[in-house]
Amino acid sequence: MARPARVSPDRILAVAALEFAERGFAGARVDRIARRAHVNKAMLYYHFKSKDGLYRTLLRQMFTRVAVRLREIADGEGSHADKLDRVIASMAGFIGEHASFPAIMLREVAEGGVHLDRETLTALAAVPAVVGGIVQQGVKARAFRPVPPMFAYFSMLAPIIFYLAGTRIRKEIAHLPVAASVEMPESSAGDFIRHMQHATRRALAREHAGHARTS
Amino acid sequence: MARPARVSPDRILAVAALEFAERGFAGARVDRIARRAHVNKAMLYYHFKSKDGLYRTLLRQMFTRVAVRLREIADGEGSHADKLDRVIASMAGFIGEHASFPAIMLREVAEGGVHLDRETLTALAAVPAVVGGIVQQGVKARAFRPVPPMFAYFSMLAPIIFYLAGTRIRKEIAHLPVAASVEMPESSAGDFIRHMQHATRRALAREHAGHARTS
DNA sequence: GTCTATACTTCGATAGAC
DNA sequence: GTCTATCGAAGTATAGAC
Repeated sequence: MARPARVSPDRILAVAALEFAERGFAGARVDRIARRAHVNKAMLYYHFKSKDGLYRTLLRQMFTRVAVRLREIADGEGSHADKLDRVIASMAGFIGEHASFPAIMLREVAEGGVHLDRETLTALAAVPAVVGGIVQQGVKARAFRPVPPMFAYFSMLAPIIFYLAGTRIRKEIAHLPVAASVEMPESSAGDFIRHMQHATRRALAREHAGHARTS
Repeated sequence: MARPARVSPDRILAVAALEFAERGFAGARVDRIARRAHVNKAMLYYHFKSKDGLYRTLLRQMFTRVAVRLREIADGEGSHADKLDRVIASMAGFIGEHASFPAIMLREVAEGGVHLDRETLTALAAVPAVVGGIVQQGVKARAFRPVPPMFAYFSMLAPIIFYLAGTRIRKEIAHLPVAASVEMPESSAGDFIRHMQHATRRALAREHAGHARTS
């Protein structure tokens, strides 16, 4: 009995995630969300007051859930590097369960957070704060080379959001007669995640044998 | 006499870039673009046929310009690693001149390219193709460790787009009483670019002294 | 090429009965 | 909590004079 959601608000939120991810805040249609959620539009306004209210509720929920998972990792056992491995895997796992998350995230960054109230912004801010905290501790413990925590945050998570949000456009591009010179096989997402784990370890490692310099 | 643009179409395109970056395709308003460009709305339709037409023209122009710069690097002199350094710097430079590019890119990835025609998609595809080509050659020449070119492409450019598009929301978050535990200084964009150049070299280097494993 | 005026459509939101 | 009907605002696009 795997119903999509128990009650109206949850079902609306689930559908709204799809709609906002596909079309953005301005492109999303309240009518369409209501129809796809099999609820009356007036019902939607009854629960969420406005389109903005629905959007904010959705984002606050998503950010909070992500932050909770990451905080468990940060507060848990393991080396600093292992924690970052798990952060990456956890983010990928979350996206696996909430496929609309990366697109919404991309759009919100582009938008500059204009639709978000203080509370939702705070929920969002927790994500870089937790990841940055892990990096900062690793640097302090001399497990990582000195790197601004936010730099590490962006270089490890932006590619994942980008890559997973971009699955659609990559496929669009792939079967184009262009640039057939470069291999663009649609590798599994899992491979990319492992690549990012590896790249992150390398980027933060203190000892290093020098760089490849060739022509 | 540094006028924004010589004739109507160019001035419209310049303003449209701002509008589409700030609000996205659905959120952008043709009236506002016309007003901000100091042209009559009918004039805009006269030149670009429709909102879609304007959007596509803008994106085709941007993608083409980026691709041209990158191709010069790919076809130029220098080691494979140096070329990637220059690709990163060049992308940062382009964004410096076209501040609306990263937000538009983020939105288009999220959108899946639904507003783009074949020609514009082809222009877009040239970007990963060129960068991927450099990586592929470096791998073949054993200058880089074997890595799928598209993985390298995403891990080196996604953070830059993300970081530079996110300047606004980072500032929004920065002066929030949240997560003051982590240092989130607004470092200069130049520092981040150098970080990404360094991280990219490390990620692709063949010789490596092992990873940091600490607790 | 340029402008005014407007047709046509769609969307967010609510009133009010049940 | 749920529904029907609808209002009013805002948006894209065009007709037609100059």
